[in-house]
Amino acid sequence: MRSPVHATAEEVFEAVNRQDPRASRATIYNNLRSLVEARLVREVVADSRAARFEAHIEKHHHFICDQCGAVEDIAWFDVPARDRRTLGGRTVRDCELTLRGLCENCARAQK
Amino acid sequence: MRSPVHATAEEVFEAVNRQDPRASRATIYNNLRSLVEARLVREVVADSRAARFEAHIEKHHHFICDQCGAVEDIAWFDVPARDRRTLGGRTVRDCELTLRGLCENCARAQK
DNA sequence: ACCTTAAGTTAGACTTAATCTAAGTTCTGT
DNA sequence: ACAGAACTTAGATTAAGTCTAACTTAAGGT
Repeated sequence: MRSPVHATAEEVFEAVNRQDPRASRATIYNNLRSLVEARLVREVVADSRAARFEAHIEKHHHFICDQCGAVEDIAWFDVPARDRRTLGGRTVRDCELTLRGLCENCARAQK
Repeated sequence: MRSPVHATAEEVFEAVNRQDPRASRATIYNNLRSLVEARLVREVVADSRAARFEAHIEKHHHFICDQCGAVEDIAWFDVPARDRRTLGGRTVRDCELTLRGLCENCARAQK
């Protein structure tokens, strides 16, 4: 549950089938959805191509590398509640910070 | 530039073709990419199915409705720089807050 | 003006992520 | 052991985005 893995559905599919090559994509997607509903897994919206999932459900933020797409966890820190006032009739369930830029590897390679 | 529109590429394609029905998808995608590179348009990663684009480049945050998928702008407020210390060798380009929950309409409908 | 090259655009094929479907399998309660 | 519910499967389908090769337009040089 603390693992910093952010796997795509396809990666989960491959990992499951490596052990028992009979799982269908539908099962992977169904179970990922159930796990998300049960709050045992969170969906991370990191890019607009593929969904990513993490079992790490403790509160934290994310850093996403522009170049290699890596998703990294950033230790949780509270974001001020100031915005709550400007939210009108909305019901806020989650408030997450997403940092974007270059990860350590890509930043180094750029120099 | 201040319009709160968050259009998918497909919506841009349709809007362009409504006026002159000869534009190809490739052109829409090429030009959206150029506009993003030129910082005249920003890509909003709101869900993991389709990319959304906005011409509103002034700093602001986003609220995304879990139910209807609507993307709404939230007035900018600074997020504390505290995290900067925990970022190791990363280069941070952007730091955006994403609020999720129910928009005014969906929250009302739920009651 | 005319030619050449570069840049941009087109239609449609292709790729990839995700969902849907209909048939088959497993589980549960009696 | 049986009926019905719940789950899973393979593969078709859909949707977003990318790629390609031919075509069009723009720009520069002579």
